Amino acid sequence: MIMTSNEIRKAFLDFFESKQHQVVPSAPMVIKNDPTLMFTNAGMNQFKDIFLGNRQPQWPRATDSQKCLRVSGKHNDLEEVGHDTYHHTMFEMLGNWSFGDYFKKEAIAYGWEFLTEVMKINKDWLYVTVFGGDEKEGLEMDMEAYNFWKEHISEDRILRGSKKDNFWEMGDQGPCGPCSEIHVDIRPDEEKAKVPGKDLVNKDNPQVIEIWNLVFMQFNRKADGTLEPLKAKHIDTGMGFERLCMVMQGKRSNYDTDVFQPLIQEIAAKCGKRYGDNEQADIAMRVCADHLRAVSFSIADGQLPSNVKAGYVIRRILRRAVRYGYTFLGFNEPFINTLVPTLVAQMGHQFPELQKQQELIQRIILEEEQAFLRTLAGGIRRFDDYAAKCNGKVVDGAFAFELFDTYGFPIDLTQLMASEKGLTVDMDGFNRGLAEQKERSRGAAKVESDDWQELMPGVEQEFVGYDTLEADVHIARYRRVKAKDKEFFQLVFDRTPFYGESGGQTGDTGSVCCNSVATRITNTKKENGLIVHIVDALPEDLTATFHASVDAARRQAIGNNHTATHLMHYALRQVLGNHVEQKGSSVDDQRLRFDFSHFAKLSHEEIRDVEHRVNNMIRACIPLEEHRAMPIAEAQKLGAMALFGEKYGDHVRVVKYGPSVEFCGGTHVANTGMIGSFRIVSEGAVAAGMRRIEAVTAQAATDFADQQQDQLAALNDLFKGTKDLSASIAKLQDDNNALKAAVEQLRKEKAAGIVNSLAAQLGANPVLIQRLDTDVNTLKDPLIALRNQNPDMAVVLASVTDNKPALLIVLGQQRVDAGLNAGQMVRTLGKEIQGGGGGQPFFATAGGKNPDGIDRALELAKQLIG
RNA sequence: GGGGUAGUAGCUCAUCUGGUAGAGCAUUUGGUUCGCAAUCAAAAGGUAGUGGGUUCGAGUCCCAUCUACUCCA
Repeated sequence: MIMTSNEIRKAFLDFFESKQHQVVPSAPMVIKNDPTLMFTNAGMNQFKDIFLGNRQPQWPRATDSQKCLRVSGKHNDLEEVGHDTYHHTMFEMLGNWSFGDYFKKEAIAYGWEFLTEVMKINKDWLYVTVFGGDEKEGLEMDMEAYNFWKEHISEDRILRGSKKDNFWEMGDQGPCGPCSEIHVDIRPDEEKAKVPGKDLVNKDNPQVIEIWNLVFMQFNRKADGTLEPLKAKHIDTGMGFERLCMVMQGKRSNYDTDVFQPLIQEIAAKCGKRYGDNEQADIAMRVCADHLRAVSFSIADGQLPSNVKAGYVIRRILRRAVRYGYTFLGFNEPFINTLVPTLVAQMGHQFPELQKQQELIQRIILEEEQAFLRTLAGGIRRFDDYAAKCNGKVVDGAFAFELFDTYGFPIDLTQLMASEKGLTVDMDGFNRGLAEQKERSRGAAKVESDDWQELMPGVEQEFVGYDTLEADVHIARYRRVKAKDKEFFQLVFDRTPFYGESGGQTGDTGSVCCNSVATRITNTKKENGLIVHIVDALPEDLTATFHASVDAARRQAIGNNHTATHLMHYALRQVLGNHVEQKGSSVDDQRLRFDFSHFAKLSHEEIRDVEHRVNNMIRACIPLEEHRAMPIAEAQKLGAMALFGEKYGDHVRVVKYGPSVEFCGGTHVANTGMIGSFRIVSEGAVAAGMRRIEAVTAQAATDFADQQQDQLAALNDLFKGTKDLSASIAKLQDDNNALKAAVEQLRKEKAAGIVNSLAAQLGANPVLIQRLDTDVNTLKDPLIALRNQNPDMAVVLASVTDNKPALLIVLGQQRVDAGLNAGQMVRTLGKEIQGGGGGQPFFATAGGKNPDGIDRALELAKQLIG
């Protein structure tokens, strides 16, 4: 009886629950307040602040299945996914965790028991590795782990690994430690007989693979690279769910399991190819199936494709799928989006966020596919232009890079199109361009931070800012941070009234004061659960007691905007319907910005309706009802809506104003009446199915209204006594246009008149040299027309306007053919008026400073034309 | 965060090194009648994103700014 993937996941969680582990839900795949990470790339991410010691764990043991996204790193390169059978961008990581509770002995025993007793994997297929020590680090082999493994498995199956494979670090700094991997050999028996599995461990053999990594966190890596032992030792394990499914379902590829097959079969049906017939098509199908998952889950967690940061990663993943589909499966039109229903049918029950947002996900993917197909079409056009002009056999690397860098045209498509025309691409040149660009970016993005200096070790930070804006505080730790040419310091206090930027609300500013010397807090951020205060310089006495005070007026303005955001969210759902969900929000002291799911532009009436509802709730003076720590189920009963892409504990803070109930950690006003007034400033689209509103409150709303009123008053002043301002303006515009046209007409007629009189004189003598009292520059057009009728003419005109002399020369074609050059001539004449000029051989102008030179210039012209 | 590209008629785009702003489609009017994007002729349509600067002259060069696209981190 083969277990399904859903049964396997359940068996894992049940097993660890039976070992007193708390089962916790997967955290969102998109990470919000960690500057070093954009996506969850390992099961441990959601527990990072526990490992860093910033937060106390709620339970000593936990287990989960975490959705992860990896697009780069030592074993993952986006460009490789799909080519083999066991790498993915998005995958699930099964994990069990001990926070200062059990350590190596139990971790090893549990792992072994689950794989051999519950999953009943043949023990002869399994190998384990332990850290073999590293001289440079001064670390010895992990004998502890070795000895615990000896109790379960024969010693010839315990292999020693290098620092690269068996010492785990989450970054340049922070908790780390040796790890122990479990590998499984799923080759057929004949092959096992030929080459023993232990020779293939960690050798990139697709049939002898790591499925579980047990990390023993026991060190802290400092900024200078040295290691210090951790007081509390932790267990962090991660098992690749898709790989486990492959082993359990007797497959040779993760993509052959029931996790991927429904998608792959759907793709195969849509493109009319069979999976397994052709290696390149197979790769393309795997790429599409994998990337669809990654993109859909990201959108469900609130991360849309965009051209910056995390959104850009998502865009790249989606485009890679489109590219493979386009090149190898023959999809010339959007198709990835049509796979969404299959994915939802398959995983929607395990991940309800997918199901609920299916329509949004599908529309956004569709729009993104269309955009990329346009980009491709542009690139193809550009390439064809180039290929038509190019007479060599090699496509210039710089051109290929320009196509890629500036126009987003993938290099592999350039190569493909080149080969179709019998050309090759200079890849060295391309790679040089790419390397230069990477170097530039890396240099610009460098941030260095020193180690935290601990002044009060072990103190856990307390946020008191909901109740007070002032508090006596002590510095618990601090560090220096260097980014580009700027240097600043980060302070962490034992307690703080400052709100750290999170949940879309901007950080507080203010000061900390000691002995009447104030240190300015320029910003407050939240990093890994810590509230970090930014200062330009350290106070003198770091161990003193400081009086911290938040800028109160600014905090009030922020609170106004944040509370108004909640009221508006409620009003939007009333006016537009319950499909409206928050997709992003940004609140500071100036304004509020709110993104939400909705499929049409808001009408003027709808915007008004929302404004009125919010203002009514403001006038109703509804007091804040706040619950600091309410069990999540109870909060949901109150009507609070969980947002996709947010991580919640089992106790949440609930902010309620009458019918508006939200989970929220932000700071709010005590009573809606304090907001005063509310105005929507703009409404627009962000992406398919998503709208953005910007609004202002309180004084800013009054200022906004004042400004508009002042403008209107000024206009009414200008149109004294008009009944209908817009009609008056429309009339004025019409009149103005008519007058402009009339003036232009007159100007043309006048010019034509002058030119006509010139034309009459030309009849007698084709050479005309004279001074006019009209600006000669306005005669350009009619003169050129005249020239076309008089091939033998030579006209030199001069004028003075605003005391500035100007010259103009027009030569008929015969004169030009005879060797006269108006451009050169006008330069020569220009000297007489202390000026310069130029033009074409038949028409040239010059300007100058000395009006008295005009006569000499005209005299000279007579000589030159002869 | 850093780099590149683009912004010209309602739409898609030309305008080589600064020198008379143009084409196709769409629109309007008139002609023709050949059945699904019919065809001929004509007209209308532009502050060249915005703001400065250089120049006799700027769509074109320089600076700033906004917007979009795109690559890297």
